[in-house]
Amino acid sequence: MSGLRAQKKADKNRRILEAATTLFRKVGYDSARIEDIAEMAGVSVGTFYNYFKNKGDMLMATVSMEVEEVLAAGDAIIAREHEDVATALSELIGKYYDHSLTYLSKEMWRTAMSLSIAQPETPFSQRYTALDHRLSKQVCDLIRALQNRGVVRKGVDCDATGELIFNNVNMMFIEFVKDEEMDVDGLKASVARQNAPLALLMSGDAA
Amino acid sequence: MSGLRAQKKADKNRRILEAATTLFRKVGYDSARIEDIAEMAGVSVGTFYNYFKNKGDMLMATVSMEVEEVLAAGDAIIAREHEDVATALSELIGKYYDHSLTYLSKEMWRTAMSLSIAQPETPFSQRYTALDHRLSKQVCDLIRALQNRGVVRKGVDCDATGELIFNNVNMMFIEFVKDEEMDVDGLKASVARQNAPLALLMSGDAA
DNA sequence: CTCAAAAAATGAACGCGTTCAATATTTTTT
DNA sequence: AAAAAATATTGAACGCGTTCATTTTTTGAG
Repeated sequence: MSGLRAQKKADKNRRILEAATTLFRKVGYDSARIEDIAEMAGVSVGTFYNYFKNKGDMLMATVSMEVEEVLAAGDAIIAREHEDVATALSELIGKYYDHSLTYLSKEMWRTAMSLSIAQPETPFSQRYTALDHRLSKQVCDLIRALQNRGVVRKGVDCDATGELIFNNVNMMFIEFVKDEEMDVDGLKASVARQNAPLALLMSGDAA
Repeated sequence: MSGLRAQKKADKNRRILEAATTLFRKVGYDSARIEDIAEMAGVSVGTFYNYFKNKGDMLMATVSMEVEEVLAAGDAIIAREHEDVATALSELIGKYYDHSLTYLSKEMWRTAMSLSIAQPETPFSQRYTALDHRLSKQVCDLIRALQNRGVVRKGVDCDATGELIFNNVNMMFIEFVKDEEMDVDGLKASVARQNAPLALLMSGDAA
């Protein structure tokens, strides 16, 4: 008979999460006040804090969902064959960028990144950083796969180049979310240009 | 006789700035309350806001000083001759990193970066971004200089590779300031490893 | 020197995220 | 079913950055 409590708990959790995401979408993260979220969910402010450690933690659920999905899509891309390095990179990176605004707005990304830098010791930041590392590793994996298939020259340090490329991808994404004018296509074009020389130089034989 | 007002103004400006940097160093940025800064400077809270737009703006003076100095040092490095690409990059990047904690603590850097991402439309963020771009351009300039001297292979897109390398430098610096354990030497070693393959591939002839 | 206008200083008040002691509800024990 | 223990809810209060109406100081004209 302890069902009642668990039932109510799950229900409130869902209602709060729903209210928060709705409000974040409608008025943006900063303007969505805890008081408003609590009211929309039909609970008090105090109760909100029983369910979530703080406002920022509400973002992590969303960020996490976003990145998990893109990681899965990335694995599928790595499994396929690729003509050349530049194309393979564009495909993987393009998937990252295309997917990025599915659940999160630029403002929400900015908030998440900002929090993760400002308070590195928090669980929020640590989870965010872990997701970043998995993405970085995925780029390394792609390059290693290309090397095994002879698309990338032997002797090239896959992890070193993978990290280099991913850090550029990530930094450019920061520029992207900082600039409301910039669109995904412009972002992809810039990164492709930045990758081009390295992609060419690390290609096996040809060129 | 309007000297008195200007005199007092300059004096207060200096006193507030001094108090702020002293407190930032002593207790950290977050724990340094405006009230404390004002009190230490011998003015009221309201007066603080007459002299500085907000707390974050106090950081920009420091960040700016930091980056201006490192840019000047960077120009001197570019002017010199270099054996090979990897060494030249290590020297410039090493200078960036070595200098980075002269005026700012890791916590202050985190705050500055965090602010610049969270509120891109503010003057603070825009000034920060402009400094970043000048650093990026300097790395491009180094590579172009190396190309003109025959150290870098002809045909390599200097701006593309420069941006790629700088964005990695910058992203790794974020990792560095997020991790209180990490030291400058470890940071330099990681970046050198990440740069190595590209540096080798873009080298003229030899290898 | 006087006084009105301009400039600067002030601190109480506000907004919002977060905390916590008091209260209410559910579960367990008897 | 009543009492005790465990758990959850609540909203007033707090901290701190920021604002703004009011007061004080400085200035230059008469």
